Amino acid sequence: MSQREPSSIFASCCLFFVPMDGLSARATKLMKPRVLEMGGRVEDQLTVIFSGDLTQQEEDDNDVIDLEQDDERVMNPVVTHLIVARSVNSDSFLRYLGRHDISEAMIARLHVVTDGWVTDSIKKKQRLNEKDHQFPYHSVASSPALSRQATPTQSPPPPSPPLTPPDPPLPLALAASGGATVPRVPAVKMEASIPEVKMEVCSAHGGGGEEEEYHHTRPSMERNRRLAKMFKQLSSVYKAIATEPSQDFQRYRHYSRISEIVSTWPEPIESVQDLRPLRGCYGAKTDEKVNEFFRTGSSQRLAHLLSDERTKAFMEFQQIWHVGAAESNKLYRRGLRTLADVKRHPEYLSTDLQRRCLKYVEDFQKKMTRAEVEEAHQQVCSVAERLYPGELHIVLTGSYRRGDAQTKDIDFLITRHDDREVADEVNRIVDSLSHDGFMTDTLVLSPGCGFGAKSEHKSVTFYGVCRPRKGGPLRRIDMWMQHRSEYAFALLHCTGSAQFNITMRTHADKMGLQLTQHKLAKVIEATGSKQGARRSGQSRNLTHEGPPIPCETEEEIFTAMGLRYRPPPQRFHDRDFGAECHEAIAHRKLTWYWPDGGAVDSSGEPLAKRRKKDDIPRPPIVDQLLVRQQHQLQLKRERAMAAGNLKGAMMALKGA
DNA sequence: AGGCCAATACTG
DNA sequence: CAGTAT
DNA sequence: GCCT
Repeated sequence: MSQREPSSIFASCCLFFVPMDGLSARATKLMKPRVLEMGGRVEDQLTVIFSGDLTQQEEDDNDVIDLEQDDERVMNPVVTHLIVARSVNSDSFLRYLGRHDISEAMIARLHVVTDGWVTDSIKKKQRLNEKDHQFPYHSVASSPALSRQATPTQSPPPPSPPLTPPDPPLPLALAASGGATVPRVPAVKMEASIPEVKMEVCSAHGGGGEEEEYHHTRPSMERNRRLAKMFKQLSSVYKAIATEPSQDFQRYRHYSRISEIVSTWPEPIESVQDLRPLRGCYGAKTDEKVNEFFRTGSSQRLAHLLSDERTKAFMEFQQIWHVGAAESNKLYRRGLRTLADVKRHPEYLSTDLQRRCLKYVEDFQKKMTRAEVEEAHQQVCSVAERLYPGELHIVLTGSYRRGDAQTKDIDFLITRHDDREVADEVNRIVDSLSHDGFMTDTLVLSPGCGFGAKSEHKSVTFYGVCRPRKGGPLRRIDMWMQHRSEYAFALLHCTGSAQFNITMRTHADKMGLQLTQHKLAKVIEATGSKQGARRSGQSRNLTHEGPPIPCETEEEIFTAMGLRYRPPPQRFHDRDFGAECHEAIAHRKLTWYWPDGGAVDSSGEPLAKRRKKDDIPRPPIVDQLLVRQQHQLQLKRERAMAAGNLKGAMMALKGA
């Protein structure tokens, strides 16, 4: 501990001065310079805010701003010492922690010492033992452990009914069933009535027994979640700052994938050993990060990025819809740094669309419940029914269909029940909804609407803004309309997740196929490299052999690609998916699956049917069908319990 | 050291 | 065409 | 970022 060299007595120490009783002023003036010259570091942020995007960094009055959002303060991971003024009493210190959403568990790994430790160390020119200068703050549960069992989430969750409404049937099937044309969504109000208990971090010290839920302690699903979150943050940051196909872009893709894998890992990750078999997306750097996470709960790299001025600015700018990395760069070079700066100087934005979206920033940040999505669906359906009685098939897609408890936008897929071409249905529906006050803005609307028919596919894209609930926030709403023959491909496409789509299409590529939101076809030759294509923003020029492979259902698409079907809640890039793709390719190489000659025989009979005959037995995978929902319900139960909210727990149990 | 990069649609 | 979006 |  004792160091001779005065310039290094605070080496590897990073101090945070708790701003109470005037300590911060004293510290800045007197101690900070000395600490710095003695090899230490001083940090002025104890927590880092991150919520997928930065909300305003310092915001005391966060009344409306995303109360129950995913938004989270994580400990600034570089801090090693909390310095508290001697005069502070332990109660007010605890209240200080409370105000900043910090549980005692979160600072358990830190030295919490009085300012005397700093001044004396400086005076004596050696780093004194922290033990002798501890700031006594412990409240009730300072003897941790005992309060709860070591295995918190092991109770086998009872089987639960799907959160998702049943998969949308084929349009024609519906039409055949007679009068009831526009499908009514079953009134699944269940999850709407479960109060969204806030942040487990808070409930940890609100409730009774204490879970010292830190990262190096013991594995749990909660720890998985936090690890996934770390990777998600890394991916968001790299995405925000990657202005071109580059290293950063690859990092973004990597972290995006690994985060999805971790977030859907079906059991607590015990150690890095669990992840290491993940060949292809788990290398030395990731290993290092996971280790660091187990040690410290975060990543210095991430903390550094999050506190970097340029990164912070980019993340803020990109809360504006249609502002990406390039535009952020422009704004930054003109000296703007915050969202407020942009609002003061909207003229610095390059398009009116972006300026128009300034007013949506706050609302678009907010998530909504499934109930609200369902209400929006009802409204759209009733208008559609009035305009086109019995003609349209309208389903909810996106993360709603994947079963997420909360979503950030509302996605629809619309098809006709018959084979007629897509016309101006969407326009008329949007007009009518606007008239009703439901639809409030159009951000993007494809021009063709079938008439212009400039693309070979007859489809319509609409991105807009709506207000499903009177007085509620404005929401992003997307509607796609496609021809019935493309229904399955469109449904697959707009159900996502994005990472899942990418993996599917990459797999298709490896199988000599091309998968899009319109079709699946066998590729004969490709001109131009993918890299070249990407750089110039074009897609490759692919030549297809024969007609596209006809698929009427999503199942058939999976089958045609040699994959097992995955219902929407499983549409993420998880650890098994890569392996399964691999397996499919291996089978193709054995030639049983992909007999040369192509995907479709001359009669045009779908491959899917043909293959049924010579089906080869394949090893079953563990059925993870409902893992995701169960995980979510489990979390809810835990939070409800922790908050002592018996009713909420009952509801969650009932739902399960 | 250098390749990898989903596929597509709209804006300005 | 570059940029952003899905 | 990972892989060859």
